[in-house]
Amino acid sequence: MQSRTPAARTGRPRSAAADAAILAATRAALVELGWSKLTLGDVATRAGVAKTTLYRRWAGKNELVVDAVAELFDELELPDRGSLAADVEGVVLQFAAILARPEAKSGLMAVVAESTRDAALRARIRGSIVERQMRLVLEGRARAQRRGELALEGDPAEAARTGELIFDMVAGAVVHRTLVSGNQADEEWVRGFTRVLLLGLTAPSA
Amino acid sequence: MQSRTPAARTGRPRSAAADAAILAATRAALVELGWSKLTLGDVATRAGVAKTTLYRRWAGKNELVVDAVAELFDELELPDRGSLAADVEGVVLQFAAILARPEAKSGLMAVVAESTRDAALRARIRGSIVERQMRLVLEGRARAQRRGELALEGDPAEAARTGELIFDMVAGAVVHRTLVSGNQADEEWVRGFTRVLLLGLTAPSA
Amino acid sequence: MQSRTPAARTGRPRSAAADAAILAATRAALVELGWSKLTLGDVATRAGVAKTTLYRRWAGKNELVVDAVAELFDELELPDRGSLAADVEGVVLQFAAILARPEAKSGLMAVVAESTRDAALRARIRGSIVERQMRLVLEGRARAQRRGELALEGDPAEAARTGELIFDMVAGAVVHRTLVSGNQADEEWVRGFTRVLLLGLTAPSA
Amino acid sequence: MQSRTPAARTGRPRSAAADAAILAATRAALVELGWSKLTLGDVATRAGVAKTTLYRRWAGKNELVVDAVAELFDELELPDRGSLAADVEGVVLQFAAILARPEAKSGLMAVVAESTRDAALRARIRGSIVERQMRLVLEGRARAQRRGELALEGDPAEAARTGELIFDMVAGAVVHRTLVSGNQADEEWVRGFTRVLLLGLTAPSA
DNA sequence: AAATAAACGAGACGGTACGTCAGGTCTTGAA
DNA sequence: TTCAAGACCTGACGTACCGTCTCGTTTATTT
Repeated sequence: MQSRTPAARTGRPRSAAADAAILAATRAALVELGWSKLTLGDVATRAGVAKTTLYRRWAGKNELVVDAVAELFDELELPDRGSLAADVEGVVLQFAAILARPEAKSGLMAVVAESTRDAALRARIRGSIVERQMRLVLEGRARAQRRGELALEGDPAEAARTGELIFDMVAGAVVHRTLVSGNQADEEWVRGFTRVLLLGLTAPSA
Repeated sequence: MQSRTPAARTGRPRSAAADAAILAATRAALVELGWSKLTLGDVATRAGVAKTTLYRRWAGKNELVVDAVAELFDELELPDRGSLAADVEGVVLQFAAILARPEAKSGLMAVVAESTRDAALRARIRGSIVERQMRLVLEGRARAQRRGELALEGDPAEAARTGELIFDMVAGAVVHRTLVSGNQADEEWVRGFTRVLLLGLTAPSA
Repeated sequence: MQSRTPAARTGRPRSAAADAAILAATRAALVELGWSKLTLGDVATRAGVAKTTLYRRWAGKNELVVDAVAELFDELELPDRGSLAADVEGVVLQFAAILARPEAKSGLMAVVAESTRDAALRARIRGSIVERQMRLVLEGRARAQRRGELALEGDPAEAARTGELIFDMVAGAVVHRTLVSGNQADEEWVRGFTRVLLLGLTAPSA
Repeated sequence: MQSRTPAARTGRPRSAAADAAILAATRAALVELGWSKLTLGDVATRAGVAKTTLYRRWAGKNELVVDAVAELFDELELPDRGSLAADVEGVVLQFAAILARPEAKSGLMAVVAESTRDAALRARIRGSIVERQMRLVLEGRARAQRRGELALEGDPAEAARTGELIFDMVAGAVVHRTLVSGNQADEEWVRGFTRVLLLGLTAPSA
């Protein structure tokens, strides 16, 4: 997560258990208190750890919460469900399920908000959360192209642009429905969304 | 903004100028400091107002920022640009321009994050920000239906569902690109997005 | 109490009832809350009066409390009980009874404390509280001298010095016992005190 | 002053220097500002200490000022001056000199006033100020009894009563003259006072 | 009767201090 | 060198009172 240095042999070694305990405590605090009422002192107490231990590993609340939330997205997978529509529906439902959890709800938008003024935080979010999702989109598109369900782009720049567009449309719609509109992204909604998205991507532009 | 009650004739009336000064000061502080470093004491000082005056009118930082940001969306309009595509591109560009402003960037996601644990705040955001945008979407769709560019829905429930879907897709994509992906929603992107969206909405479902 | 000017004929006259209500409310608040938690807003409310009315008559908390407490000492009297000892015991008991009341306890020492840094307040206290008590002492001494129980001083300066000394010894002992030592100045104590005092004043200095 | 507990071995120990700095700053603030304008934030700043450090050690303004003023009385001593009259005059002059200092003037009566409604504060004042003075009185009396200048009481209860009476008369007279009457307790006054007091205590009751 | 003028209630206003809380750092002794 | 504990400095919080002000209203006296 941090301190990648394999050196540092002398002195008492850092407790490996502490990291996991702290992240778990962070998520628990997010569920109970939400972002704004979460305090690092409380997280340390919950984790059975001193505040100094926590600060030795993370720079502050933002970085800690990014790491704690990022782990939630580890479970995102893209099994081959046989068709592009089924793949999209599957992954969107997974994504919606994660976003519906209170620790994600509370924490994710908050760190995104903070990241608007902090480039390092933005990079950290991108690296540990956004790109992970983005990779799924690209992988799904490649699979659909192998299946012949989506056309192959000739221009690599055009390919990148389209990939980004798809990603923003998918993630944006789910996030907006869940967090802004405050509705559930259930199966019915996901089917409707997928239908419009795929029609838009595959219909002849005429 | 608050206390619409026409009662309360007695006592010194509240200064109307103070409201405007406070909201303007809030936006200025958002630009300079961002959400997390904005303090109500500082806003009061900037507005030339006592902290108590501020607390007499707003319950806290969240409510104040919602009102301050909401005013930014007052300029959203939907002039008839002749075609559905032109209308969509026009309004999305306007929306993107507002979101690109630092006072919106800083404040909007933060209050949305807070609103995940505060129903009253959620209602305030919906009332003063979200529904205003939603109305534009509905109006645009109605205009397109009058033009014959979009089909009329028979079922009103189906119509509402579709309206919500379109809204979440439009707002979500722009917000996600601007705030999460961290890219600009420029004309080229808007054209590409509009193409996919409208194809998805108008192409025969096969 | 204030505004001694007999002029000011035009306009609505000040309510005489308000003064009395305010002073009574002040004493009630002293009893319930004590000096430090007494607020002028609360006094105004108790008196059924606006804060402005209160401030039109008194400069602040100190002045108000001096006037409110001063009225308590109106009941001090010096009836002729036949002997100096009886006179002293009588007036000391009266004085102790007033000091034992919570409104006096709370307010008196507080304004004295404030007066150490405010000459105007000191003058006000002297004028409306201290001199009233002092006059009793002088009157009692004169009576005792008429009776032949105390010697007549030849030197008027010496007479003044002795008068002040007696006053400080009497008032000081009662106040100290009541407020600092925190004991009751009951009949037994008063008898003991009077005995020592009068012996000290009348015994041959030899 | 507080936390006499020898426990609490873990964690960073409290700074001993901070205590002294805070009490000195409190006295300085009393001199400059007086009781009512003394603020704990200002004291903390003067002491070069955070407000929280101050609140960690004292419950509030009252307790702090009691401790700050109590230290002034540390210098009270009762050297053997050869006779009871000389002993009394000496200690009364010392006491008057302390009371004449602005930090004592401002603070002492104020905390006494507060203590009328706060038993814990009353106990604190008694423990750290009043009993210290009382002990001097008792010691002086015992010395005079050894010298044969004062009679030995047979009844211990009577002895206690007389001790209290003497103490209230001495302290009360000095305090009243200094703080209420607003005059200086100079040598001349002290001589006059001592004469009356000792005559009262030693003359045959006739 | 009308005009004038001050006092009145209500309550908003700019301030100041309150006592608390969280952030992030530092200091101790033990592991 | 890390750890738990907890004291430390900093700075914002939201509240309470202060004493002033601005309203519309009431109650006198003066025309």
